Amino acid sequence: VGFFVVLDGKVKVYKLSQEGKERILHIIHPGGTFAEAAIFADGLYPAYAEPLQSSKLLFLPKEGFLNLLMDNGRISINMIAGLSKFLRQFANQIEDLTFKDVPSRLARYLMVLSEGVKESLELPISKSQLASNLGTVSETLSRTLRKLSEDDLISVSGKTVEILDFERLEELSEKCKEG
Amino acid sequence: VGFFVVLDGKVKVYKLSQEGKERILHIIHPGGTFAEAAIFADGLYPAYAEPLQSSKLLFLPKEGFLNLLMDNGRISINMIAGLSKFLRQFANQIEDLTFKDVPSRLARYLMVLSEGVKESLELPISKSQLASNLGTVSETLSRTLRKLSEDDLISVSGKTVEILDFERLEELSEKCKEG
DNA sequence: TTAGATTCTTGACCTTAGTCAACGCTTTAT
DNA sequence: ATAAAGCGTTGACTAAGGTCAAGAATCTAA
Repeated sequence: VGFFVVLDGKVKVYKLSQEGKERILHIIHPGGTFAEAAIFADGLYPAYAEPLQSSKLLFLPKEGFLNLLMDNGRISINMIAGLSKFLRQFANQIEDLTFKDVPSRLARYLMVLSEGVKESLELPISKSQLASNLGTVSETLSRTLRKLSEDDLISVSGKTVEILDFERLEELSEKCKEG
Repeated sequence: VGFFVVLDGKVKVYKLSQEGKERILHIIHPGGTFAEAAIFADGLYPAYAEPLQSSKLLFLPKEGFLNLLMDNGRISINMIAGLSKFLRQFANQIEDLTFKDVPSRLARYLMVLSEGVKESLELPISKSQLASNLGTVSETLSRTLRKLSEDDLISVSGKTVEILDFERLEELSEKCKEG
């Protein structure tokens, strides 16, 4: 029992359905941590985790770490801040799943990824993984990417995506189902 | 800026869509806390909160509280444990939204609410609120309740629900979409 | 009691997006 | 080069569930 720090590579945190279908909850990039929640619940981490590439992980065992928290308020507070950020992200995902359709969710994802940079961007994960992370399946993602391309919002070539119309993409990302 | 402890009553934590439709993320019962995340992010709580009945809330301001955390490891750890629990719940909601259909989600809700008690139980919130919390709308919830009644899994009368067939309800709650 | 306001239920309809199946395109291995 | 395996794309089909609209039931107030 303990938690992990991702030093290098990427780690996917996911849930499995009974039939073995996976839903990616979160992708952890270098510097990020995961499985903190496991320490405090009954020890079982509520999801699975698996490196996407060969990754370097640092494992911090529960023993000692709790003592560290007890004694060092700074670290506790950082940890709390980290968990809060996760919580926000999850809340946003729930929001998206209830209010937004697939095109909007994809648009939001692209907006966040581009971070205001107008140049072309590279998808950091495969398209089927992205689908899983957006709460859909690869077929639908494929169709949606095509539709956005046909509407000249983006252009796609492999993992390279270029945002052609920032304005309208943002509109789309904010739009509700049928709004 | 700070966070709240619910002393009495119930508080709903929810998101609003652009069109003003609300999605209840969580219902806080007495003893629970909310808005912790606000302290550490940019101060904006990522969702709205509103008491369902006349409720008594205790507000803990950020100033002082951070110092408290700094100095008292015990409290930090409790807080971290609390956040972890939230995180789990949200992860489960995301899981449910992606893998389970409305009947399953409702079944799970009832199972959890009944907590093994086989007697009849009272819904703690209105049906439209429940719908919102399950990620659906009241019309669909209504139909689903009727269907479960017709299948003799439960019987409903107002806010009183009786579980007639525990076994099959559990099965249903574990079932996947189209599984 | 009656009127008004909520909340719940039901019906008819329609759209989104998931499933299944087949095929194309790359990449890796033999 | 050819096979094999993995991804990605496309088409046809289907159904879950959301929307709209109308009616029933329940609650509140005067």
